[in-house]
Amino acid sequence: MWIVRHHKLTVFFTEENNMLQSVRLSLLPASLPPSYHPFCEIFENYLNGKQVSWPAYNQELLTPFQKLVFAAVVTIPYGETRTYKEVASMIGRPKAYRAVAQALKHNPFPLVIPCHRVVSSNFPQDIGGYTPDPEIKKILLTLEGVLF
DNA sequence: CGTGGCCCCGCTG
DNA sequence: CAGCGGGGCCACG
Repeated sequence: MWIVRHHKLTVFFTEENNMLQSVRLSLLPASLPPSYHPFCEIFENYLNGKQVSWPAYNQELLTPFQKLVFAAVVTIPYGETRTYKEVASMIGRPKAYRAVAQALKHNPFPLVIPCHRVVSSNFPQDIGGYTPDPEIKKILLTLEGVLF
């Protein structure tokens, strides 16, 4: 388990075979000291407001539907948002927006798969859901320069 | 504003 | 196989 600290967020990730295995975000500071791994610098750069190229991530545990959804979500440009409905249309299933939300809820690679860029149809009044905390979603969108 | 169909996936019995 | 619960959406009042 590797840890990257930011002034507002802490990122935890695991790596194996030069691939991300999991990513987790927390609003709370880590109780463990920061650690060093080549991927840490990528997360640090992102948290400092830079656009980065993410490492590969392990897709083995993803369902076919999740793979479809995530493949669409990774194409959303930095600093832009799409609605759940728009993502559903991107994968050719315009009525599956609720299922899209379910898939994103279980995103094992937040930041890398930028589910924070997927928002409610009446954004910015309603930002849409996010785990573990919608506040993290706001922090990430602000970091990317999205205006509310 | 709130409410109720509607739709689709994945989990559960 | 049926039922149900979501990080939603839209029409309606």
